[in-house]
Amino acid sequence: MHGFLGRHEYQIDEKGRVSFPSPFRRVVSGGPLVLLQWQSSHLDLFPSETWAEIQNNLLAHRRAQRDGGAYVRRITASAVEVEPDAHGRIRLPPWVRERIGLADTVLFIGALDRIELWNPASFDEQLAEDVDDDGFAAQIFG
Amino acid sequence: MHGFLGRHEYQIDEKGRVSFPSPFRRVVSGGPLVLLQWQSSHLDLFPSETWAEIQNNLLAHRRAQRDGGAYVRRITASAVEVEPDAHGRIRLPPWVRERIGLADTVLFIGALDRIELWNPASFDEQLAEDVDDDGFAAQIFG
DNA sequence: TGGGATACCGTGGGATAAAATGGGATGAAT
DNA sequence: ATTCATCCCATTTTATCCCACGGTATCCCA
Repeated sequence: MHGFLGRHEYQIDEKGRVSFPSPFRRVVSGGPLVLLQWQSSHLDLFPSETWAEIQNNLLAHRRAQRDGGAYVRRITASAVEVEPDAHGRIRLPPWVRERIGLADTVLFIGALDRIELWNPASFDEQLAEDVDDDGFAAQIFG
Repeated sequence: MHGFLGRHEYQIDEKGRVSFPSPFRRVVSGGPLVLLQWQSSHLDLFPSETWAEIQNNLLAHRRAQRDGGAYVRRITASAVEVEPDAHGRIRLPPWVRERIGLADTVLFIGALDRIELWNPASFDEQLAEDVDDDGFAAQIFG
């Protein structure tokens, strides 16, 4: 399987429903996803396989750090499990829309092993910023 | 297998479809390809085997760099999976044509482990520029 | 070596299926 | 009783599939 790729913008309806991008639907095919926020700019949506790994990292962190529990509960408290319905739509809870300032559209960004949810305007601002990638590009793409 | 070689120019029809060069078709034989832009001059089309390696490089980069995610999402957001249909055609999304200023033709350039997509005019301009390869040529060709 | 037949390739267009979005009805929880 | 979520059905747009045609190169046979 190739990872999640591409940029997909969809409408949020009055009930808080939004189409889950059909290319992504084919990849996850049936399993529940975990939606949470760990970066202020956007939210992350993890498929089961990725989430299993991250959950292990969280558990390891709580064991290793003196007060690792504080960070873990900060993350998990705001996490929610979502699953596409029969028409391939998911429901975004109200707090999600508030956190990243969503109005009536949301932008899905495929990021290989996860899916990011952005406010379209915020994403474009972020794209406009220069990133110093020249050293890495050659290393990554050969 | 010999890598992708040669120069192939094709028409883009009203539906955004373009024939995938038949010599390349025989090489990839059935698998999906990943189309993305990481250089401003052109796009790259990677077969599964090459993409698997690049995807690993991207994941490693995200883990290693403090904000590696920014570069990764910049790349993956502009990526799309394509697959030749029964007649060996692929569909180029509108943003692809806008990015490199494609009108009604596109130029496929075989580049060993990947395929490059160019605006024919841009490619010829790029060929006209002098490149200082004298040191490497002898080293490469013996 | 020349000529004809055949398969493949590039291109176009219509039909069919899927996706995106909207709205109502049912049932559970507060 | 009222709110909220889930289920079900409907409609428009978009993408995918399928068939069709002309040109070109290849193959085969004389």
